[in-house]
Amino acid sequence: MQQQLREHIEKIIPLTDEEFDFILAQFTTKKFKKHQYIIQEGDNVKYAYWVISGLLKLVYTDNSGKQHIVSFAMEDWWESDYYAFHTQTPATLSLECLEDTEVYCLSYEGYGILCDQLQKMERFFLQKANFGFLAAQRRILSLLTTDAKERYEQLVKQSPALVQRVPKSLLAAYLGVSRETLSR
Amino acid sequence: MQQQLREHIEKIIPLTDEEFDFILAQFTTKKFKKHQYIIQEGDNVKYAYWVISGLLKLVYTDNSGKQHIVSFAMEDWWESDYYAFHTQTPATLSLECLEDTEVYCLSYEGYGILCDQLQKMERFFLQKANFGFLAAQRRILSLLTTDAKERYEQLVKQSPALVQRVPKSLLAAYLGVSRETLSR
DNA sequence: ACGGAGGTGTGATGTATATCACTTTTAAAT
DNA sequence: ATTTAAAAGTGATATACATCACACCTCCGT
Repeated sequence: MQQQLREHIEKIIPLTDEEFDFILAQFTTKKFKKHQYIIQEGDNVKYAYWVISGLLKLVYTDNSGKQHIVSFAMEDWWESDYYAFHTQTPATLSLECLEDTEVYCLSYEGYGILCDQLQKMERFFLQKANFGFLAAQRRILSLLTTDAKERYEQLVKQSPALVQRVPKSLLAAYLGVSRETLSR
Repeated sequence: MQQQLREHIEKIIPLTDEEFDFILAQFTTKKFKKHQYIIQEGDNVKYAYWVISGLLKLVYTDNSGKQHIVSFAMEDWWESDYYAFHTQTPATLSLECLEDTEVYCLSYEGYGILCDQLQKMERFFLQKANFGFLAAQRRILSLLTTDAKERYEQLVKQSPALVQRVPKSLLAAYLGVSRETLSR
């Protein structure tokens, strides 16, 4: 499990044993059951999470009560309400388990310590942020340029594992179409 | 002009004069005329740009030749085809001037040097990347949750200056609706 | 001063997708 | 094993929006 996290980080920057020990000291682990909330709207968001096993959905609920999926997170993914996390303001999103899930938790302070004291980790987070931004930009383009069917096909091609594990009604809420349309 | 850049950076991290001199040495400046391309699809993207004055559009052109606007950039904004920049692959987007524009250019190497040799700048870029990601995520949500009219109203409220300076047909291409729909 | 390009408004029509209502299937819970 | 809830398919109807076609207007360059 530690090994899994270490490999994840070392995909971007090699570490010494001492460095990894220092990093690991900033993390705690936690287990959640299916349907459990990790973050609820209004919560104070203390942590960013890295998924060891399981599956999460990050959701925005609009005024009319409709749910929209900002993103899914499975093994090896980071997730949180990052706006709330970085600005230390109440959550506007909720983070909920679609399966029993185990995560590494990195506190806001831990994040600051890692960035301040280990330049390698700041580099790591910079890479993650850059690629996260690029992924978001690609998704914007996909929403601007393609219709529902095409977006679904893209998703199946890109993340077949996700399509297997997630109910179609949720995929619809991620792609921005109604459940019924997706089914046809 | 240097002062303008310095203030921009110091909004996030204070600098000594020596540090700023070092930073500035990594930049060059360049002027472009209205309608000129800074990046064209297929180009090798050597630089990220910071807008001193003027206005840019970052555009994706789909198979059918239709233009979709990834983003606009005005004074004080960074812009580039970041995917091409960070991965050093050919541009899939184009960057074009909507007005006469002057920019600071930061080369890929310069970016690396700044990150490696000045931790403060790595912190600066980390902040920018994080907030860029969050802005993109908000835009995704706005595309998922609201209809054309609402998105337009949001934009007017958020960036009235932009709405003034940009033709409506381009705002439409940014919001993901047709020019005609926007006009009604 | 004139011609052309770019920008904008408006009608008529077509289409993708939302919404509502209902059924069937599958999976979870006691 | 039986009950209950969640997921998935399907028809009928409504609607937001795209598309096409055209008129008008205002810059800008020569």
